[in-house]
Amino acid sequence: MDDSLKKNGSSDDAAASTPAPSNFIRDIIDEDTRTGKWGGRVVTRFPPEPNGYLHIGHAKSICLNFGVARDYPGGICHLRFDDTNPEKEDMEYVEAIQRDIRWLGFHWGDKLFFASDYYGRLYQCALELIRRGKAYVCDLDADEIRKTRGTLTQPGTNSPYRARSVEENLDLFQRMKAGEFPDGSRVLRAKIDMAHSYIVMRDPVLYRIRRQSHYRTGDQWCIYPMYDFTHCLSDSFEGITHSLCTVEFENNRPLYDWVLDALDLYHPRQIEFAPLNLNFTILSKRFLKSLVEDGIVDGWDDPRMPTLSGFRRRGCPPEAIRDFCDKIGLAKRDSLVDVAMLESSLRACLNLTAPRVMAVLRPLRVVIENYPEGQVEELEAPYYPDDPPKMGYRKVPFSRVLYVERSDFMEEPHRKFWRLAPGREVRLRWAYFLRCKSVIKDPDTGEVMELRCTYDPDTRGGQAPDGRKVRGTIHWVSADHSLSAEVRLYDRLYSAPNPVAHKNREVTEILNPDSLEILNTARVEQSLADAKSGARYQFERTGYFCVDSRHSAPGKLVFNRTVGLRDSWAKIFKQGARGKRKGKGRTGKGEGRGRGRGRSQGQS
RNA sequence: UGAGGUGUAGUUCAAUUGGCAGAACGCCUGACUCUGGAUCAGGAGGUUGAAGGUUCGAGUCCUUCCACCUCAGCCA
Repeated sequence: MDDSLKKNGSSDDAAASTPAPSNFIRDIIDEDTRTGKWGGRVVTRFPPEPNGYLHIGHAKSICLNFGVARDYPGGICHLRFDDTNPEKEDMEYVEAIQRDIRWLGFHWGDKLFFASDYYGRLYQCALELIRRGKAYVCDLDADEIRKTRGTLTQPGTNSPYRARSVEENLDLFQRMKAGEFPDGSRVLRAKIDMAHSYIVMRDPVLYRIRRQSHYRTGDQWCIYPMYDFTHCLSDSFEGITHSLCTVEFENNRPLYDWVLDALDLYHPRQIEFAPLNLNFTILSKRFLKSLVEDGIVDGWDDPRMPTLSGFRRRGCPPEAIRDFCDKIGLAKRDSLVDVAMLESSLRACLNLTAPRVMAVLRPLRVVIENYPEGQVEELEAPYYPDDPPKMGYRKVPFSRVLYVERSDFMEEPHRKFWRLAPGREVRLRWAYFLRCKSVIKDPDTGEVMELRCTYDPDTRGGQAPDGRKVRGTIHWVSADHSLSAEVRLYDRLYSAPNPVAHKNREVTEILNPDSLEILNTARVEQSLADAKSGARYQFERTGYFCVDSRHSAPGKLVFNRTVGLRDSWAKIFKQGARGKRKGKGRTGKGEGRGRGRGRSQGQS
């Protein structure tokens, strides 16, 4: 199957991908390449802080940075862990992040860096800044610094320690490093301008004292550099050409530039782009972390999580994530991407790569009265009906008692319902025509318990010799020969289209109570007995599923629904219900269009 | 209300830099079909945030206004 995957352009390695579409950042790089601004080099970096798992928003940045490196001659993308806050960072995250980037299909070769490896150089830079009279040790506490910083409309006031001599600053800073002062008692600040219109330029803190063991440097340091100081210098050390970050750092760019210029160092260009927002989801490490810690989800890799590990466990191919990131484009304006776009990429990829099998999610027992008791036929079914040789065939046992999908039967069928109903004939996929003769119900509840049917022996293979047609084809499994399985259906985690717009406290109130539905009585065809962990299938007519990597085991299969198939019947059904409610026969042609009918999200 | 940024179809992005406003997703219709899938064909959908101005011609240039986003952590 590997060869055919490649033939379809499907791959887990991004190197095989076609170049991403152009955007304003690539335009800039094109221009730089043309003018030789960076001596022909293109060096980007992806700089995560190891304080949580990567999510789909990071994928956008990864695809951008690694994609640029891939698409330009000699391009390189570094992976750098921006680990300057010992309180939040952990090796677990470092490993998870690397795993996720590799899974996404990108490689950093030997270009793996840690800001914590630069602590020594960073310290030397700080010393140099002091020597140049551009930084000072400030004894104000955090509260006092805040109070003297001014506001958006009012300038701040100078720290009383701003005028310290270079010698005194040098001495104090060295003693800060030596651990002579308690946590929080002093900081190193850049000496810029307390009246600057960019608040970040009002003598920003460069170093703080924190007696906190760091996951990589242990207790070697008790002073830690801040982001604004660390990031630009790390970029500079590594010879980055284009430092791509999200727009919330636009206000920090003057500081990025100031630090590098103050030290006369190699100076990459920072360019900002808008972060990804997805409707019905929250992309914020803090929120995702709280979902994990509060036990609202099963962990960082819960298939409902928008984390890369969540998508992986849910069965999303990395190629689909990359395709999505290419399709959403890149710009600076705020945006809220419809998850339908992600689903579209998912289906497009899975359609070409997932073998088809049959599984009945909510079984309804069918007894074929005219099929001989004890008889079993092995019917041949292609894994990939559009191009059978591509994936070959498997045998599917057929017998007197089957299960079909409950939703494929309606006792009083809707006008446009094509499937099974009393007296109706349908085709059983890859098998025979089947006609419903009678319905057996629970005498107490009235629930449909079983269908009594007949089959037409002349229709084996799915064609009638007399040429008669059936409208519907439904999937099925043999009762005795199918396997029981657990199927997990996932839906969006939030019921609001833009959960980010809600106040923090309210967010738990807009959780979708139906985000996980577990079906314990599903039946799947025999051929799935040896399905491997993570393997992806299309359950015909239902959707794409994968074998859960955590809970599935031989003899106890668990499947995750990755994404459903497009379901035009569901639309018809929903429209019918709506029309009825409004007292109109149906939704006419021109009518309802203006209301934005069928839009997958509300406004605001 | 300071500074910075952003406004183009329902959504996300294009528009060869002043020359017929397009694509993808979504939606609708039809064809085909042993998946109501896939595929194919077609369609609807725009006062380019607004108003002025320059120009033969403006999404693009100028002026004014409006809306939204970001910034007042010893987080990143």
